[in-house]
Amino acid sequence: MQSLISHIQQYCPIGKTALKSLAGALQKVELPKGAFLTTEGKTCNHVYFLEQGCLRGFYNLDGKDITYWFAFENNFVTSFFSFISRKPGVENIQLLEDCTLWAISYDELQHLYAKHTDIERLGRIMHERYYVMLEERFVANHFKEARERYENLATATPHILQRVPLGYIASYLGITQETLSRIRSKT
Amino acid sequence: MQSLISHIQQYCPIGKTALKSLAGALQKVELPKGAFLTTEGKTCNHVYFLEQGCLRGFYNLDGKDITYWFAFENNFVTSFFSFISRKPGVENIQLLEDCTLWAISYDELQHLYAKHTDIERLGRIMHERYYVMLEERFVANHFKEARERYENLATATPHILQRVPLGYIASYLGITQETLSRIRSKT
DNA sequence: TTTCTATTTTGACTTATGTCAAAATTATTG
DNA sequence: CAATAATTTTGACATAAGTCAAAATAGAAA
Repeated sequence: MQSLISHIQQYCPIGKTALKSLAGALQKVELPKGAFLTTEGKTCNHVYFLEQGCLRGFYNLDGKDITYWFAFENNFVTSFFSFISRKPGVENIQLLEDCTLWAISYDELQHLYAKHTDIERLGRIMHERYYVMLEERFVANHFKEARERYENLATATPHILQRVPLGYIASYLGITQETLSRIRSKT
Repeated sequence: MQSLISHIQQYCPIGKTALKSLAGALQKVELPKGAFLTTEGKTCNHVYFLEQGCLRGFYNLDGKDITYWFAFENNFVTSFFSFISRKPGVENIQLLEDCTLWAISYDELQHLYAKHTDIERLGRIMHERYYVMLEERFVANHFKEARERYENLATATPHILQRVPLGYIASYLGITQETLSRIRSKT
């Protein structure tokens, strides 16, 4: 849990009382590679802090899996649309490695928001941060060619290439596996 | 200002005191078509509520303007990356019509966050909302063909087609103006 | 209206990327 | 280590979308 605490303190100072409540609400979850945190059609009731391992979010388009994000250590993950809107989502979240996570339920989180201003603030700041990350990624991909998107990825987050099968990376980049393979061979 | 108040009450109830502070911090801004709210290289110090009119966010890529969002009535707009991170941004925000906006500065907003829990909550909820909207758009564009992206746009937000020049819409969709024109002629 | 400007469409051609199928390579596990 | 499964690469070909240039149309201003 220490990794979670230092992660959040990095963005927003949290008082001792709030921290204690937060710690009390968290549940340690350990799952094997291949397991799912949520699947299409379900309402996602938890947000997770990923302490160890990596995972992907994907959805189904015309029978194909489209991976649209990866998460690695020290990040919060959930099916945001579903978690926030309280409606069934279209996303699947699947572990790409054995993972250690800390889970907090929607109700507990709302309770913490109501009780601790520090945590409400943390929630806001985390959402700002995630919004900006998504926007940066959006801009990084918009109107660029596949080769350039791949090179950006390889430079910015080379660890993805080590830990994730190429097929998932291709769909993340919005291209087919064959095209990605060809891009890589001509480097 | 009534439109702003009813907009936010829709998502989160705000107490009278907080509402009064908020109203006091807002400044009415009226600008003509073509004006800019922020430009590349500047740190954006305000968030705006768009009461009337429409505008676009764009950035420069290899000398070309890339429009990546539009905003219409009853939405908050700013250069989020710059506003949140307090660093110079790459975005330009330009009015596509004469607009009426309500502005609040970064410092005033932080002050309101610190003073009113309601407003901190509003901030969090708005950021959740904007995150989900961005994510939905991301998913809507990912891995689909240009014609399909255009048809989604025409169905979901037909008013864009009435109010925005085609060239901007093309770059928003990630295609050239010529391709968009051909898609439209074959409908 | 007429003129001038901005926007949109069309044409000819090039290029990037997709599709389908098969081969090669790399991991996994009995 | 051998056998099986998963992943990655390669080939041949089809197609969506880009580029550059010019024409057509619509809008704004005189």
